[in-house]
Amino acid sequence: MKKTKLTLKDVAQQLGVSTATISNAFNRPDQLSKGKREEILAQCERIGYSGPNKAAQILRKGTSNIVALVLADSIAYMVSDPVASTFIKGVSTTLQQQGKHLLLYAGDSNSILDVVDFVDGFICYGAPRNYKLAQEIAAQSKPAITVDFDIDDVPSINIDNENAAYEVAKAAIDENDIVAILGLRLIDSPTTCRIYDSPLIDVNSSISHRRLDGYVRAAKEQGIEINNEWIWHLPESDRSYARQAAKEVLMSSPRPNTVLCMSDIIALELLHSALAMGIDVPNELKITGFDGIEEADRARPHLTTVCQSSVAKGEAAAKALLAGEVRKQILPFDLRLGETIRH
Amino acid sequence: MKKTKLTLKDVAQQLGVSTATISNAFNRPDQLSKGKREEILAQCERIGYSGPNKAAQILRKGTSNIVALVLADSIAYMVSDPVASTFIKGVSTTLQQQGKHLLLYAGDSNSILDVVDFVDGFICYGAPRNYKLAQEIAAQSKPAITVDFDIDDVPSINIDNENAAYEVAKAAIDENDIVAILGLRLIDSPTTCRIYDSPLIDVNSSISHRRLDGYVRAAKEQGIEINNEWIWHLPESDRSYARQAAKEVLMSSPRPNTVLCMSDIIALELLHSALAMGIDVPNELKITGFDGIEEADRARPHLTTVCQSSVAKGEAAAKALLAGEVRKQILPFDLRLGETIRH
DNA sequence: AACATCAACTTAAACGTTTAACCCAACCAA
DNA sequence: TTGGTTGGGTTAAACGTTTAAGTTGATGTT
Repeated sequence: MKKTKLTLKDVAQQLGVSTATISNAFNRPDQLSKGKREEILAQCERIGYSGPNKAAQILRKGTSNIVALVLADSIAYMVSDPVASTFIKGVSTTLQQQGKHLLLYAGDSNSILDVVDFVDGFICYGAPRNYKLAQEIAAQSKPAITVDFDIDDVPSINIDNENAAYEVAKAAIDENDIVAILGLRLIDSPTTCRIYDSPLIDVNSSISHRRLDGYVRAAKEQGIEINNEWIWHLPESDRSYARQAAKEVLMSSPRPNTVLCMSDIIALELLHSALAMGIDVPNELKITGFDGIEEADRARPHLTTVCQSSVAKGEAAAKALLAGEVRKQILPFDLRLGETIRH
Repeated sequence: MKKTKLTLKDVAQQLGVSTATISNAFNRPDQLSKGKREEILAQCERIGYSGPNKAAQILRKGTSNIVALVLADSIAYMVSDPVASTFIKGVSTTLQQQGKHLLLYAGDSNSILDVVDFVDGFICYGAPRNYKLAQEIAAQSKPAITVDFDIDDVPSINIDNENAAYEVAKAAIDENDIVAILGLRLIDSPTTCRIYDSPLIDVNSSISHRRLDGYVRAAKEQGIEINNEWIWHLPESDRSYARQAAKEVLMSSPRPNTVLCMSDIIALELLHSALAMGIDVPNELKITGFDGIEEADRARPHLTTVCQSSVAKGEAAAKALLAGEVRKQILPFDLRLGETIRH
């Protein structure tokens, strides 16, 4: 019966060699004769030593092969959101190829301090709600990369949200339309509501505000001003918030005939609500989404939306982090024209 | 400019006390006068020491607050599958409440050895494809719990799959029905196919085989034998596999009028295919699912299925692990009767 | 006054590795 | 023969903590 786990020291003693030699057998084959190495490995196998203790390695080497994925929201929300989970997919695939492990870190936690010492780097997905966290990320000295938001001097992955929003809006909006926007995280409210003149949050670093700018520019080109009363705020891209916003927008009068949604989930919920009410899409109501999730493709009519590859983002983020990339990258997007607008 | 990160030793020196005192200030308030402690903490804040290095703590204390979630499949698949991602949700919520971190571990990796030394425990979700992994889990000495499968002497969380399958099948099957089954991971094949007489894999520990037993028992009670040629194998609960299986089953002749599906994803895909072909559900075709995912509820007609709470499973698993529970738990399930069968 | 108790610290030995620096025999060149 | 390399090792000092055990001076008890 094994009393306690074998250590490298025990093994060295048993085999009559130094600890360095055992260590080298596992980590630096070139420091040993081939014969000795194989013998040592075989003996280790035999006596049940499965290799150097990783905790000790982390301390000594200062590297753990663990990458922390810092999510803007709770893990719970992130794994169920199609966009975020697809991103995670990209990240995890790439990390795994490189033999790295993935630590999921909820952005609604207070501090990254309790992992910063042992992870090899950070991938930060979406602007943390909690500003302190963003500061900590900027301040700590491990490699980090942000996705879908920016921090000075930290490399990042983004798409050109302003132009993407502009293009999808431009495709949708006709002269004399009444345009509404179902936005995401525009103001500091935990509920769905029109923004009126609530102060916008996070205006500079927020992708939502870039998208807003794009929408507004496209509208302006058609001579349309979008009043804040036609702009909704949703705290999350969640079906139930979306449902409520959809209801409000469809009930309002005059009813908008073009609704620009900042996520496909929102757009799809609006689409379903509208169809259920017998509204003709796109003739009475045009809808655009954002993201290009699978479900948008399965919907009838097909959703007009901006496709961005979350998998590509995840892969790019992981690769850039591991490669020590320091530049900020802008990834491409794709306009997908469906039948929720008129062409 | 900071040259290198401060260590506890540095701080001790600067403040003119022993390292033990600094350590105690952070970890064991009772070992210090309140005054001294506050002074130390304040000084640490001032000189930029953010607390003991976690890597060193892990080594010294032998605990990291990291729990590994070992997934049966790739992380990529797991985060997109509604059932698995909901499970992760339950796990992560509970872990976070207890200040634990979540390391996602892909079961298609070879070995848990590279994390076993520093994680505090394992939650294993679904039987790993790779038998070696299961053995390692059983062999290592850290706390572990399995979900949706079993290993001798390891605590686990399961539902009574046999009875769940029996009940949903019983509700669906009428006399003289032609019954088909769309199963999951029944044989060792990477493609969708009928099982005919391929050898079943993993018969004892597999929940799929428990479900199969339940289906067969219910059928038998109506005097129906389900021949292996009416049983399909899908390698994953994935839409594209499901689509193909749906096509095959709907094209086969005679066409079954009752199809028991081992997941809702499969059932929904079958439902869509059937409706698209103009088949009357449930009069020409009865369908049952398994899991009770949200989407099943949004479908029309509503899917008849077995609801099991993946969130509850996740929570139960995390709680049991953290509490050092050693027993195997059987969680309840719920029959949900929708309009995809006749009542 | 002698002794026990206690709070508040300090000392120093772990925790299990990695790795720079050193050592030595064997081989080789001149 | 001498001296320089080199392959194959060993030694011992880190890595940054925690914590059992020990020290001290102050307080309390008899």
